[in-house]
Amino acid sequence: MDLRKLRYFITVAEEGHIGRAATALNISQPPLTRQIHQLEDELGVALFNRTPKGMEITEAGKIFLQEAKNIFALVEQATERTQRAGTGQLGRLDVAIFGSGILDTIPRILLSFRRDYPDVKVVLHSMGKSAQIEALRQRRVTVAFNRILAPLPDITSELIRSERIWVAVNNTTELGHLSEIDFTDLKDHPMILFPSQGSPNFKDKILNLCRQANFTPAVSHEVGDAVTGVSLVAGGFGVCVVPESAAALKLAGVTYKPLVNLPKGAKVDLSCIYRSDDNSPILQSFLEKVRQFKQLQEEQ
Amino acid sequence: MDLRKLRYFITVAEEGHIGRAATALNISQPPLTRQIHQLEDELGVALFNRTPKGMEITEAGKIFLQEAKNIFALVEQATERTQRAGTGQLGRLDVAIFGSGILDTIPRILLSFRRDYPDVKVVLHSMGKSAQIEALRQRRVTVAFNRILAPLPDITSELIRSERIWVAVNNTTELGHLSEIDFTDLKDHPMILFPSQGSPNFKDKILNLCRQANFTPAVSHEVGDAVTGVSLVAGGFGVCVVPESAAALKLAGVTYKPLVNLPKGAKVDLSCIYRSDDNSPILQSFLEKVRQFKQLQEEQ
DNA sequence: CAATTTCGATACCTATAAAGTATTATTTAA
DNA sequence: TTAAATAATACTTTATAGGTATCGAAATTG
Repeated sequence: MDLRKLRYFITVAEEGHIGRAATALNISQPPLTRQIHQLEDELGVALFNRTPKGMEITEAGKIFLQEAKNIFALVEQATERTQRAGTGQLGRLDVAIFGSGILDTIPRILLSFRRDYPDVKVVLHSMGKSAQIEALRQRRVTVAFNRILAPLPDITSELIRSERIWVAVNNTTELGHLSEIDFTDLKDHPMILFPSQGSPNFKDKILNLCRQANFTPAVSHEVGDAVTGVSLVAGGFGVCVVPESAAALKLAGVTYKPLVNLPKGAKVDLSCIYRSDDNSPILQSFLEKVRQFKQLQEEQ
Repeated sequence: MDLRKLRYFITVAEEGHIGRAATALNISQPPLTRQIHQLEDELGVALFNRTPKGMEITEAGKIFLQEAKNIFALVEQATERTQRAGTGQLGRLDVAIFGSGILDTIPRILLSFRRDYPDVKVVLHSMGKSAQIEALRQRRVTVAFNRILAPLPDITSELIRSERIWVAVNNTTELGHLSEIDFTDLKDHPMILFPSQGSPNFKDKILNLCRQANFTPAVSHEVGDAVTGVSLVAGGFGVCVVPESAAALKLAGVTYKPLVNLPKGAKVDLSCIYRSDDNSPILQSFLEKVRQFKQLQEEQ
């Protein structure tokens, strides 16, 4: 079987005439006769009845004509889809997520990506930082989002946004009435830190800032993620230092306040990471969207 | 594009290695390298990344792999379906029907055909005798059923069954109590004849039999078909001479009686007709079933 | 760190098969 | 009976797939 034979067959079937079909195909008549015979031999079925008027298609030929057209449609589709996949418009993107980024930034990036690349299937995987690295290396995911990163040779990291640090406080405490809070005042309040796992992490960053501000926080709890931390604030277990974007998480009894008197340059980064040697078109398309998003953030 | 290239591509993708793929395909490595390059050029997309370990498929390659496998599945299906169509197991059979045959014989033949050839789509068309001939010639139908036929050069007729002639009578008349009826006795009863159209037809046949039996029937109505004729019998409008198989049509107040004293050899044939030059496999399969049915009838 | 191995790519030649030219056999229409 | 039109066949040319030998680059190994 051969696509050439199929194409020839379709033309002969539609012309009902070897000679006219040969003209339409820009070849001479004898090779066309031969190709059709070969096709019939291969299938073991007569596709045409030869008459002095031309080629009259048989019942089996009618069936094969349908099928042949289907095959060509599929070949066309294969070409087209592959080309779209080659420019990152079609395929699948596995994204690893973790931390408070999912509260605000990541959904906005994903939304903008899906609007421009609707045929890319985006699959989200929640996992910790070290699991992200492993998943990237094993190619189970293509891109991951995280906050505090140690540099690695085979993984490239790209900064998405650098956020100010806020604090979540319970409305019923004295802090609930202030419009902004002095960082050093936090030393008098039980503090909830997160995440407990992975290093270096956001918890370590906060502890470092406290050290720089010359106080030791009264750590009441260490929890796995921002959502749990803020929930504890709602329950009155203390204050919780969070990235600004975590303020998107609304809980009854909790308000978020800006911090002042932080050691200068105290910001928390959200980055996306990917394999340095990965130049797959979907990743490139995605990174382009990420950079667009970053640009937009900086303009504000 | 070429099915050979697709086959080669699938093997390389699955082996992840040009050399091993070449071995698996029973060709040497260089032509395989070339074919893959040609495929990539044709698509304008890189399907593999070349590494010192072998061929690593790209995202676009993954899409193309799926599509290529689909194409092969379809090619296989095309072959298989065409071969089945070549032996009359797949396709479409357009059947023209008319007359009382549809009451008993034709449904039984169609049922037996559909049991053995479930993938042949049988389409029924009701039409008169001359329309059947035209439809056969124009190839709108492949086979037709009818009763009384003038021989035609391009149409072959095959006898299916030769039936005795019965008469439908109303139970409330004096004839309703007899177990059999003398043909000549019918001269005293209003007679309903059918069909009114087409010649020669069943009506002409009955009139001829009357002439042979030396009487002229009192024709009360001429109707289009057996169903209408027997309905009139139920309404008390007279008697109606019918082929034996019409007795399958049960109507309240009507019973069917055998006729005696008919001119000898007075039978009515049901035949199927088809184009003499049609040797399509589905028709052959169908005729085979028809002959099987005839055999069965004769054995009884 | 050099030697060796293991990849895919390239250059060049051979063999296969597709396409072209000329002609034939057959059937229908004039 | 001839003429025209059809698909089929015989033979030649051309295109292309396949084979052998070799190369260049990268990774592994002693």
